[in-house]
Amino acid sequence: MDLPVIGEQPSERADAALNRTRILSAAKKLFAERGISCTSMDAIAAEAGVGKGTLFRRFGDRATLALAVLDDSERELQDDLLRGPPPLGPGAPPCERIIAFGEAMLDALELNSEILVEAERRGGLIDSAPRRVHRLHLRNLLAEADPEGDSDYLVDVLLGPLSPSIFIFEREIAEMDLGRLKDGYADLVDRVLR
Amino acid sequence: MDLPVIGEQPSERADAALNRTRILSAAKKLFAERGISCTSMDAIAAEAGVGKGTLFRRFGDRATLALAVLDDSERELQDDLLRGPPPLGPGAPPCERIIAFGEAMLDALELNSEILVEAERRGGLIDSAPRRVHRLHLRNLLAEADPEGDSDYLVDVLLGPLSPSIFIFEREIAEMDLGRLKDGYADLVDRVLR
DNA sequence: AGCATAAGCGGACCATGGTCCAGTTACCGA
DNA sequence: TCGGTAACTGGACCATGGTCCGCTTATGCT
Repeated sequence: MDLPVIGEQPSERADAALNRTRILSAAKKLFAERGISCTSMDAIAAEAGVGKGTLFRRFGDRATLALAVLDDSERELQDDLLRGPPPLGPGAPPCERIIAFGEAMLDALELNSEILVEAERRGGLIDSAPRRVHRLHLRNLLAEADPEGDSDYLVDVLLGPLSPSIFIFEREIAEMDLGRLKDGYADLVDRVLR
Repeated sequence: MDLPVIGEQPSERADAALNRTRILSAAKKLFAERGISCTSMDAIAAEAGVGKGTLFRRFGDRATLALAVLDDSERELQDDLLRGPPPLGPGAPPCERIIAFGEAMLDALELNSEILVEAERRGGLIDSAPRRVHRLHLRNLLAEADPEGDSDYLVDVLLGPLSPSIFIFEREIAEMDLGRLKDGYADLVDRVLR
């Protein structure tokens, strides 16, 4: 099975690599300082000491850059899913792994919701590399837990409450706390797979 | 209970009313002709024979305008929910009404997904007036069907697969047909409320 | 009818995401 | 070491969503 991973090109020119790291740390810094929605692409390019064309050549657009900033934690999550201790990693029954996955995602959202919303805005997130990994992971667990059901459809159902815009709504407008979202998710998985 | 409705102000100057309808029909026409993503706000203002300032004064932003274009069909849906024949309207058991609601929403998405995605993009859709009505409607049915559950959370779960971006993904990228989405939704409701 | 006033109007203006391409430079093979 | 080349760079440029504010006009009151 060939998991898509985010890594870099096989060969990258030294100056290009330097610029990439400069851009990424500039973006991280500015996002942290003033929030992502108050940070223009111009400002990131300036902070990185790089031209705007370079920035867009490397990252394509704002959403992709936002996602790239989260690359580290995404890598870590993916690693835990494949090789970490149960119930997140292999070894636990599928239901429990699904719930653990949901909780891990909710924790990640709690930390990075602003950036993730930005990534979602252009519509690119839903079919991005990390999301495809999540989808595949969940799909396999679902098929294992309930071979009869329409796993491909249920995947989308179970990913819904883990999408940034819904999370933000629940958290900030509906004012539900994180514990309630985790309980709700576990209950949902239980209802769907019982 | 006070349902938010989309209607107009109590008093509206005649010239303003004229401009509003001009803008709405210009938008409808251009959306239909060339698709919403190829229609700039400038173009709509020009087609309506109105200044850009007027357009934005009346509708605030692109997402709101998109939503206003769908006002008619939204009104119709709301009316069916409150006063139409069962199972969409009152009279059927809550489970069936929820499924009927889901199917009606999926039909609406099939017709207007492009416009709805646009409305969603700015993040405004999730807390818009129509969405609040849908949420309230579903919440009441859910509470009736399952007084024990966390209705407020489950509402978001059941609205997820009815959100434009997920619908588009399932329909165009995952290539599921409309019937499959309806079956999946009915099955989901059954699993959650069984 | 005439006036006062608040509402409405429109286009100049701004910020920003994204594109383009002429010039530059790192890399590789000889 | 050196030349060819493909990749990289950066900032001028464009399109477009959205704001602002001085001017216009409908409306209601007398």
